[in-house]
Amino acid sequence: MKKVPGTAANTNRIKPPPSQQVVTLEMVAKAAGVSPSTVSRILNGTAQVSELKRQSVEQAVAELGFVPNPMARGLAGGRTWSIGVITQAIDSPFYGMALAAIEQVLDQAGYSALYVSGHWDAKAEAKCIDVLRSRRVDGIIVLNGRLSDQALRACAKSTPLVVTGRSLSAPHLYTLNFDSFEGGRLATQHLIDLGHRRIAFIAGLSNHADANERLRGYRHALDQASIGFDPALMAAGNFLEDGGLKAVENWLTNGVKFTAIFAANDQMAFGAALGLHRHGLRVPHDVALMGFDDLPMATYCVPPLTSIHESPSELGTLSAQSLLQLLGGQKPTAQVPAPRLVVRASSDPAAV
Amino acid sequence: MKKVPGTAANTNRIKPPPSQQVVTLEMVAKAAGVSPSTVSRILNGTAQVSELKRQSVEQAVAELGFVPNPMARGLAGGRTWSIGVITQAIDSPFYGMALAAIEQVLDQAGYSALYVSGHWDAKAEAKCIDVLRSRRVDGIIVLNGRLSDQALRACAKSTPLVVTGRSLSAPHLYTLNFDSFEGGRLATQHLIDLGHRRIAFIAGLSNHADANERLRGYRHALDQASIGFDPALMAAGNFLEDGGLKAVENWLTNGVKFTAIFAANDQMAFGAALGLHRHGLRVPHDVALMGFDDLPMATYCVPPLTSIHESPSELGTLSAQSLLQLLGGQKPTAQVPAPRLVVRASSDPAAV
DNA sequence: TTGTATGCGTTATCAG
DNA sequence: CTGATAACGCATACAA
Repeated sequence: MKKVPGTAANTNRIKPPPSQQVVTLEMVAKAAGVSPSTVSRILNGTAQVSELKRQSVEQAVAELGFVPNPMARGLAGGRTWSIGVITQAIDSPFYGMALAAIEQVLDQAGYSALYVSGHWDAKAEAKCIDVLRSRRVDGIIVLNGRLSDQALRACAKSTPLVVTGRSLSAPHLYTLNFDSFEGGRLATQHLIDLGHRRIAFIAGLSNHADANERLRGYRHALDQASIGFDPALMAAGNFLEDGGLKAVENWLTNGVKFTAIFAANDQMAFGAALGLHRHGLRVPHDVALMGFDDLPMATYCVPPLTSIHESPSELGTLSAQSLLQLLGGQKPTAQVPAPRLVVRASSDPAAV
Repeated sequence: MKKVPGTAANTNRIKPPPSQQVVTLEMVAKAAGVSPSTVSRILNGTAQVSELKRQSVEQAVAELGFVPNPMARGLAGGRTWSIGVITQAIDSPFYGMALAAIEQVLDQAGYSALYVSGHWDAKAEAKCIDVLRSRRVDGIIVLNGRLSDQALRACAKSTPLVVTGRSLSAPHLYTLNFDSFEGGRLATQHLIDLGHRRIAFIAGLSNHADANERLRGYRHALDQASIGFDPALMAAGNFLEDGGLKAVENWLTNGVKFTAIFAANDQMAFGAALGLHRHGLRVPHDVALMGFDDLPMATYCVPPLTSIHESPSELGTLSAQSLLQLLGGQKPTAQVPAPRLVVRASSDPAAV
């Protein structure tokens, strides 16, 4: 049996739950002695209304405890007042913070957020977009997705879009790009400044734009310091703890030598730390370690992790605000703050 | 100016974005040569329909790419196909996993989830419920909330409710309670079995039911082992890393002696580990450490953390399924699995 | 400035 | 089994 999106044919239910609808706009209108349209206008600020009527309406609204029905609003107004948010993993600490911030901004503007997870998979992500559009969301925020630029442009034609983690421009589309290249460069430079020459790199997902930028930053810094790039010092990662662990395990069992590790995100750095620990190597005395993202946990792990600060909550706030502007017909101008190095004990015993 | 929930009077927008509505049910009906009602019936499985018509309708749906409009469905059917989920912090690793699981179950049943955060505050949580009800959600899942039993019962009268982290029964209400008492007991017993007698305890938020149960389990285990409860060995915590850190700092600067620490959740245990580290104490050689929750990070921190396994994703799955049953007029019967001790290096150097 | 009438896309209640 | 028809609650041209 085929399944139409948004339909649940074989959900077994006995009878619909009792409607909780109580007060309608019409009832408010009657109570306030005005027409429904006037109430609507007042509630939406659609037109000028005499102060007298406004007051009686507001009073009626308060007394009756009127709450507009979003379904009806959506049907009539052609707007659902909901925003789709595509994240790769809602349970990732990094995205969780961004989502919290997004929720906050949207809620304040009267929108609610619909979160869906792409699981780092372009195909799944495309399906997410379908789901969101079937829900008729008014706009979509894509947090570091993997869809092609082309797919995003196409999507923006029918739904305003804010995308993080890349730069491109198109109508109804705004991108918010963190400078991962500079972040990668900063991180590597920091290790070089500390005197390291054999700096291993645990990369992120290879078809992820941010991951490649971080790698580019790493290589650029090496170049600038006239340190040759050694492919043996680079490992493929997956942005998760186990990826970092495996990379280190591999290097150590193969006798690869290094004095520092730069992981393309904190989660992999945590895994790397465990790998080093298992082999009796101490951070930072035997190997300096640094991550990328500056998750809250970076402050609390042992030893605390040096990282590149990237504020997911700020990213979330900015993307939500930008989408709101897009929805309002304005042109967003927000920019993501520049990367910032946060030195902690994992790279420098003298640091906090 | 007063603000009606669900209304955004002063959002400055220029003009509504172009509606993306394309294919309506009516168009499908025409294309298939049947009435709209028949199409609706087929899509919802509301009644028996001749196989012939079914096929032509399904074909028309596929060809036209019809997707039902949830707003219209909601208005007409009195159901929004959305479920509210109240969590304390969407950016918490523990809840993130639960949310991911909930999303998965609900999505499969054609529902979408609306997440809102209560921030560990009963008042904020009450507001969350208001927001969700203003959105006319068909049901609500409350993950370890702080509202009173009474408030929950009242809420359940108008909206089916699934609540985790407590036990009570009422119509349209189902609770899913993890046995925190047994978890606390298991944890403490484990440390006692290891030979510890001076076991410090970092408590959770004091007005949080789970936290108190964990404490009760701790005290019970001590009692059973005839170890007196020493108030000096107990610290108030906040379920966050810094709470654990502060507790340890306090004890150590005050010269309190202990050989093991049991933190009421993993996040506080992480903070505690850092505190011990700062004072040159090694885990587990100088102090054994255990947490509660078994977050993914417990596997990867240094040293890996012994914990009580509680599966947030399973909790999420079960609560979503239970709510679906409630919505279907059935009586949920799901039970949360029993607590399980996971021994790692933080309490036992011989462990993985 | 304000009220009236119509329509948004479905589901549900009727007859047939 | 199937097709009209009436809601659902609100926003918006249009008229006043």
